[in-house]
Amino acid sequence: MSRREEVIVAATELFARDGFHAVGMRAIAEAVGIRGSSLYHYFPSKLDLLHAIALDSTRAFIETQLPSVEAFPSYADRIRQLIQAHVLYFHVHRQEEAVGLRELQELRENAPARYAEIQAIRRSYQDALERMIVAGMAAGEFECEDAHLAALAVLGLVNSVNDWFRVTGHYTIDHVAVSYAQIGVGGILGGR
Amino acid sequence: MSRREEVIVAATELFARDGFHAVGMRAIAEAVGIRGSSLYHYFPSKLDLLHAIALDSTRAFIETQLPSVEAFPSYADRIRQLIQAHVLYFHVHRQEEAVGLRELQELRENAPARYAEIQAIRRSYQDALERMIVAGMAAGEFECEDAHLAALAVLGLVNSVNDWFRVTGHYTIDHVAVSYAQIGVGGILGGR
DNA sequence: GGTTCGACCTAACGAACGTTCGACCGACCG
DNA sequence: CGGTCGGTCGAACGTTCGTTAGGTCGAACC
Repeated sequence: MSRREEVIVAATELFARDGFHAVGMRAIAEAVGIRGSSLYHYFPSKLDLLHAIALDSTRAFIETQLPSVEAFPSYADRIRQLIQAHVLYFHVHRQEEAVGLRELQELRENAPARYAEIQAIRRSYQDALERMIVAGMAAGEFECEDAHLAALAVLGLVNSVNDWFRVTGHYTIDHVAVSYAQIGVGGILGGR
Repeated sequence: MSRREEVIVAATELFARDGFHAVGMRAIAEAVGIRGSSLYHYFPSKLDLLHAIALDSTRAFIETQLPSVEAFPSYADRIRQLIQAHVLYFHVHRQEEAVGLRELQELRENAPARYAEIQAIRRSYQDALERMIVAGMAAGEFECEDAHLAALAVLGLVNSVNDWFRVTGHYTIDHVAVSYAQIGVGGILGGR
């Protein structure tokens, strides 16, 4: 792992736990064993570092998710797989995704172009889900009314798992993933 | 409105938009037309101010929500009403609730007792919903399997509305409230 | 009418912030 | 062997941070 990657990993962990503004450049540097000023050899500014984290994590998520559903014939199975993989990925990469979700508005005001770049990627994911729902409705697999609202509901549902799930709790993440996939496909979408 | 309340309102707005750490005491003071040091006449510290905001908004929400469902005979109608009122309240008070949700972890590390106090209130709300689900299951109104998981799913769903809803968009908040109530009761809980 | 007191002020504290600058040092290259 | 250069350093820049101390001023009270 290159030093640049080390910095990203350390910063992700700190940002996820304490928040972007609560973490200083010196604290990030100390976590990888260098001085604060040395960080500027890899990133022009703190905001660039945040952008790199958000962009990397968003891209990695989308590139893992979208191809994973293509093997399934029915739209119901595709979305079921998408939800399961989404919950599992968000658990494994919960730190990156916490930063991507929570600190994204930081980029919105201070680097609008970079915010739009990341938002467009997230939007493509939402659109892909919505298209699957529309296709599933046309194929008679679902009986929901509004595909757009259903897509938002499904994403809201799966993104909320990290707010409460703890490995020390009563559930395994696999159980939650399967249950939420059933809630999404069988419940929200009215799959038959 | 007392000056103390003015401070709370201004700080809520700033915290909701920029985040707790991105807002200085001087900025809060300027928003109400006084100097930064004068804030310490009303709150012993910045953390106490955040605590007051989080506690007030959490209490106000619970006290508005729980009595609103008692008039309905069936559990399905009670939960439908709860979800609708929840979505509407979270829209009207979206700033307070954004602070309550996002900056709560700030109290968790720096003021554990205060964090626990607020978390207990939120927990009582979740428990009340879960009890309604259990009772509804016993009455044969629902056909979901796991009341605890269903309660978490419903809360995740309704809390996600503020992440995407904009008054300039295609939906009215009333439409979303009704639709989400249907998704919650008819979809997640499998209401008949 | 003198006193008390709440509300607010100015000024300053030490610390931390993001960032810049110039120097150093070891590895590689010709 | 001399020179280049990526990587890191110490030191400092100006600013802002949360917070404190002490003073001012007008209204309320005895």
